[in-house]
This record gives sequence, structure tokens and C-alpha cells, in this order.
Amino acid sequence: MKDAFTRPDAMTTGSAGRTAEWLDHRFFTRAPWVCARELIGCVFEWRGCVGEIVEAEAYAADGDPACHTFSRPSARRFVEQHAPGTSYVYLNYGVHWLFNLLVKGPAGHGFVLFRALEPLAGLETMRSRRRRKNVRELCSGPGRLTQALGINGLDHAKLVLEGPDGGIRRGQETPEVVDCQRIGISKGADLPWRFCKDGAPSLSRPPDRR
DNA sequence: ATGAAGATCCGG
DNA sequence: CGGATCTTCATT
Repeated sequence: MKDAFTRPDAMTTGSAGRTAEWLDHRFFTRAPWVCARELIGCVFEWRGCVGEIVEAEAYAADGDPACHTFSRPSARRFVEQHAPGTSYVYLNYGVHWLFNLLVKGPAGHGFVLFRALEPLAGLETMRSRRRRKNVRELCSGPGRLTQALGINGLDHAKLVLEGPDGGIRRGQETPEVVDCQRIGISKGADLPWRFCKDGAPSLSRPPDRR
């Protein structure tokens, strides 16, 4: 099933030589919440590690008090100066790297924060980086998944989707997505911009149904 | 210069 | 529940 947001050109995956259809940067030329929601169920491949995206959050560059652009001129500059699909990686609490992709749509710009993956391949690498053996502790949080995949500040401001390190493709099934309120923030927590794959084991926290 | 806040995680 | 540990920004 091809569409405007995939590029069938590059690379094959491990499975039986089928051509992978990576998400194009054009995927990220829509509203942040649309991108975040549609990323659920997609497969994120990164330097030999693979996971299904089961949790993501949207942040809006305009009017969203939880977005870095709200209080950080450098973040606003970043949005202006980079293309959709560019990584935005930053250190949180001086401890954890958090991974976002820049979104630039006609209705507004913003970010998608990757919050949890279901590990699919490269589990031993993830285990050694995380120093955990339980699968559910590998990628079930925004700081955990970056550690599991080896993502850090060197990956900031890169067109990760078009580089040799990785890519994102659509999954086989379209999962049931639960919309809920964003978590871990003190402002803008009312917006229903956290998206979870229903019943996924590796969510950072179970969705709050309202 | 200094301080505060922050999209988190872990261990006690 | 508190501490870790670093960056950005605002204030002095």
C-alpha cells in the first residue's frame, strides 16, 4: 500500500528481502497531533535495533505552554531553521535524552515526542545498554527508549529518516489508538495529545480513560 | 554570577 | 519519595 508519505526506493529489511517503505519527510508536513497519532503502530528502526511505536505525544509550537518553543527562543529558532522530519534531541533533568521529530504543517508546527516502543529486534543490545533484562523495562519511557537505542545529543538536528542510521515504516496492522492527556508536564496537561496503542505491554504508563 | 525549572528514571 | 546532573533562560 503505497501513498504520498512513503518512499519505496531504499533498503530492504531483515524479513525475506521485502522492500521497506520508509516514511518520507512529507509525512511530517501535517499537524503534530495527526503525525503523532499516525505514528502509533509504525516501526522505528535505528542502528540495528527495531521497535514498534506504541506511545507518542504531540507538542504545538504555537500556543502550547508545554512546548519548548513557548519559553525558549532557541527552540523557536530551531523550528524556523530546520525541515520537517528533523530530530530534536535534548537532555532532560541533566540525565535523560528525549527524542522528538520536527513537524511543520499548514495548520501549525510542532514536535512529536517518542514515548515508548515495543521492542522487536536488537533486544540483546538494548538489554546491555539499559542494564535490564526484562523486555518491559527496555523502551517503556521516553528516556528509556533513547538509552536502549543509543540515541544522544549527537543525534540532534539530523534528518534521521534519510540517513543510514534508521527509518520509520508503517506496520502491518493498524492498531487501536487511545487518545489521552499528556503526562509529565505541569502546563498544558489538559490537551489530549498523548496517543497509545491499546493494550501494548511497553507503555510508559497505562492510558487514563476518561 | 546565580538561581530556577524541567516532556525522567531509579533506588530506598 | 528524593536525588541525580545539565541546559536554557531570566534576573541580578
